[in-house]
Amino acid sequence: MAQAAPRRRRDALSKRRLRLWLRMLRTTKRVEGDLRDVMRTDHATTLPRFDVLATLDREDKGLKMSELSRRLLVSNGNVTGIVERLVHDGLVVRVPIDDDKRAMRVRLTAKGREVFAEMAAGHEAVIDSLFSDLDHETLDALADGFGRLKDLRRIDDGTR
Amino acid sequence: MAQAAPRRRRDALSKRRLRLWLRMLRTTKRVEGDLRDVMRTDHATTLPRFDVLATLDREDKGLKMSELSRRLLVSNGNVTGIVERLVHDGLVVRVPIDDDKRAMRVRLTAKGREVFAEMAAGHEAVIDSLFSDLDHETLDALADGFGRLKDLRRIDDGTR
DNA sequence: CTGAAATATTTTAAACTTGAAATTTCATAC
DNA sequence: GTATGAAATTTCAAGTTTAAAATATTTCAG
Repeated sequence: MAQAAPRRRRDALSKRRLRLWLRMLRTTKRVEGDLRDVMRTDHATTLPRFDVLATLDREDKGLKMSELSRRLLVSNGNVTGIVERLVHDGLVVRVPIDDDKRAMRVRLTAKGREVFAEMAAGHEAVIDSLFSDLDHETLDALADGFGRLKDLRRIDDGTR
Repeated sequence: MAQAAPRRRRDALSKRRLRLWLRMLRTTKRVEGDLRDVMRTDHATTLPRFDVLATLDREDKGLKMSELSRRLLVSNGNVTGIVERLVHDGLVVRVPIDDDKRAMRVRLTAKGREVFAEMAAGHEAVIDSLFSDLDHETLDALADGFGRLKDLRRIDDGTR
């Protein structure tokens, strides 16, 4: 029968996990910080706005509010506000759905697609630069590591 | 002379980096979500408050506001508000510094240490559970991968 | 000493974020 | 048909977050 690891060893593993999580959190925050800077400085916008546009850019037919919030892992109310502002800026429109009067479909406008393309270039440049030292093996190793995190596969967003 | 990779190949690498970043971001958000849930449900507090307490718990002599915000990778003004609420709750105190009338040192109170210890147990349990499938090699691989990200070593916070 | 630059912090306005409650519409069991 | 619960969204209050401006203090060149 498989014996549980000795207490000592288990605590050490626990500590390592915690330390890794902190490192992951800091790393993520730093990348986000750099992205935020570019968005503000070069594109006069914010990261949350960019995230919404990026999600919509992959969907010609648009997305329902609830699909948006699910994919972005943010609350419904949150999306309401951001989309409101994007509508105000003319980057996005809300289209009523015939079958369901409760729901709305949010879609990029032509201007929205245009503006997003520029932002995306800036965004990609930042990521490209920050990740430039990661070769294919390292990328694989990281993706694989993330894949082993528990429970995180609970919700499948349908992304390839 | 080393030849640059062909355009095709470079674009593919770019795409993989982007995809990995998105995955990393989503993973981080999900872990944060689970942590937030525990903090709210079991400890009637928030993640930012926990983060501040956790940072202070490692420093018996306390930290200056600026040190706190630097370590947490958040703005100064942000820390002001959170510390305010923690002071109000009696978990933290602000001690004037003799040499420098501009600065304040923030320190946990006895109650703060006590309360934090409970929170930390809940926090550790979540991480332990989510990361339970990661063995030492995977932990190494991830830590190594994060270490290869550019520019992220700019600021050294002195943490081992 | 004096003033300019640097440092530590707070304040402010705007935006973002959450979780819960409220609203409206849909689906369906009876 | 009707109620009853589920679903989609908005509203709301509280809190978090940022970036920039304001304040106060320190440092240091001259």
